Amino acid sequence: MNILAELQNRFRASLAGIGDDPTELVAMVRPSQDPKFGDYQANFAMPLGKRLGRPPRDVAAEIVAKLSVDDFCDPPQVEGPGFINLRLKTSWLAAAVERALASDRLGIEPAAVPRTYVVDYSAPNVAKPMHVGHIRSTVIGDSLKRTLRFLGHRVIADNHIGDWGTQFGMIIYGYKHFLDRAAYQSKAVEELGRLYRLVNRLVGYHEGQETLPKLREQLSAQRAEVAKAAKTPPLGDKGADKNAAKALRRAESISKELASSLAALETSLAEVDRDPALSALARRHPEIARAVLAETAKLHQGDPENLRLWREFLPPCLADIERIYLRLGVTFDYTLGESFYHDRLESVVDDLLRSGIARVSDGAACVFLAGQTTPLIIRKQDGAFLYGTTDLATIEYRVQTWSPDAILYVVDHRQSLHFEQLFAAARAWGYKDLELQHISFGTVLGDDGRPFKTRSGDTVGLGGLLDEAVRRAHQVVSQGDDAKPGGAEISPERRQQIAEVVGIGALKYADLAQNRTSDYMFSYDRMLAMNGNTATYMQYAYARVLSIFSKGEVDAGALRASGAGVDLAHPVERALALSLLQFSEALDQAVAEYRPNFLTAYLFEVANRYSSFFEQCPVLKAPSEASRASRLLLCDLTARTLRQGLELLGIQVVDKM
RNA sequence: GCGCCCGUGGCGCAAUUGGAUAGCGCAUCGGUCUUCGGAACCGAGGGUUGCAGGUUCGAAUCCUGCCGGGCGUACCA
Repeated sequence: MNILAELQNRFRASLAGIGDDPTELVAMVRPSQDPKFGDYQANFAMPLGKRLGRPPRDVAAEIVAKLSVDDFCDPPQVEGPGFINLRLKTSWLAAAVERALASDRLGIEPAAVPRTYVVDYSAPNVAKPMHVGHIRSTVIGDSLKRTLRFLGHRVIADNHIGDWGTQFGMIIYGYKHFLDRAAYQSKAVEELGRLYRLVNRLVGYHEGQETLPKLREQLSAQRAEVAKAAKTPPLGDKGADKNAAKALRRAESISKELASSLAALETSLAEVDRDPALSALARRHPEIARAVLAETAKLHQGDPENLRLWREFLPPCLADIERIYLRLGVTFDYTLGESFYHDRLESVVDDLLRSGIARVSDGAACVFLAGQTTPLIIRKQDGAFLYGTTDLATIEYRVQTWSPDAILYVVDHRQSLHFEQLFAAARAWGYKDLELQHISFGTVLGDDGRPFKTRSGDTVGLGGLLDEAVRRAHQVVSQGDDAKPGGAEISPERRQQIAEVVGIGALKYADLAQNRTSDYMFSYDRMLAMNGNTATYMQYAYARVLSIFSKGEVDAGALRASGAGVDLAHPVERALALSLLQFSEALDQAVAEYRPNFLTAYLFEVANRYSSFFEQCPVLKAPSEASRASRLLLCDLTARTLRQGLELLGIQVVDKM
């Protein structure tokens, strides 16, 4: 059951006739922050008293008098300005633990009104290897999928891969001009990746050549402005001088920015110039940017040769990505990429134009939206469609196919403007009852606070990232095992398996534990720390619980069936029990805001309270047979809660580590 | 220029969306080992929540203005 929800129901009844909107008031019932205020508290008496023009404590007393909770709470206390503090009866808590133990869902009821969700996450570009930027979308989306599904909702996990864009034009162009056939035959994906990078680089080189003089011009103009501003003597007027100083600072910072991007461009151009082979290629392919677009356009128009190549490239690329998912334990129900929607795009544009939602401006079909300075463009001047077009077609398809109540897009925050526009356009198009959510998240940063890159400045491949996490986890596991008092007890093969679980778990947990909206500073050392809020600590706590059962030769199932009861005599037993019973609340919270870090915070609390309990309450050597059984039952529920919670994060446990 | 997001002990992050004395982990210092896994537990120090106003019983949270940072900004995705 959900204790908080039950309390809110009781308060709702006692508020009848007093407030005008009990829902709003009832939302002010919540777990207490400090145990001395009880287990839960209601905070609505103060605003309500204000509204009614009565002393809040009187209002609180009146509501308490009408409140019926004596079946599971001690008498409520009114304290301070009008807080209503509630403390659960310990005997009731014990009985609730027994009920949770008997349930294969740990006492968590499925949602009363199941909804249908489409969760759109991961979405890599098929033509490029997955990199560090894909972690967050993949891991957060997968966790949301698991959690919503556990709560009884219908969830469609759809990987909207990029399999139809300019990247394929690049690969096709590369294939036609630069292919190393032997390499392609032995390692197709690697060779395609090389071709992509090569073509991308050549395109960038020529574009850079074009922008270089412009950039230089801009920089010198900006520097002149700075010099002029710096020379202007103060006027003596305080306000004017302040503004002048501000303008100077701004000009300087723009100038600095221009200088650094110019330097970066010059470096990358010089790299090509210094490499004779590369610069020869660049000279031989001056029109490469246009040619790449032409290859893409031919593909989209159904050119047999390009279509054949696309069909040839796709399977090995997908297989490569699939290997990563397999390792991460991430699955999808559908993988409907951009190409899937290709033949629907034209009718989307026609429909929007016909209904007047879109109009042609500067030759492009645009949806102009209230309060937006830029339109959502759905067809370019040259007739090509954009990802906004595909996204609209995708919404249409998803609604037709699954009639979802909500679509969640787990995509980084830089695309927030795009989604704002997309959602507004979709609503204008008629999708008004559909919940459209951009589940945005911040950038993965390195130790230096800059976007996470390798030392040489390349993006970090996801495969290599996983290898490194597992390698480090292996060290941690081996050291721990070697240091055991009775000597090492885990075989080399098993160590490797455990390292995989610990390494991948650490990687996922570190990401999920953070509020997704902020940037995330990546650190192997932090995420594999043995204590603190990490997967490793949680997995360790789990393994410790299990070791009690094996040491005591206790079978958890038999114990549950034995009819033994739970008794919460010690304060830490009670605290642990309360936490265990709040699993349902943590899940509701995580889902309400699509934020897995509420779940990690909850699991960390459980693990901490278990550790305190473990320290202070001997289990196998408990003072009595009844106490031993009761404590074992608490251990059992702790282990199952940790395992279930971690599973909803997509993290596995091991029984020894 | 405009728009969105952010600023919390030395570092990395929380804070149930306006609730009681702002929490946690690293790091620092000090305790607890003949006891179920010490990869643990208990405790201490460390804060004017970027700055200045305002709103009210109450503000890290809401409003205004500054300061500092990130991202985005018509035909890439």
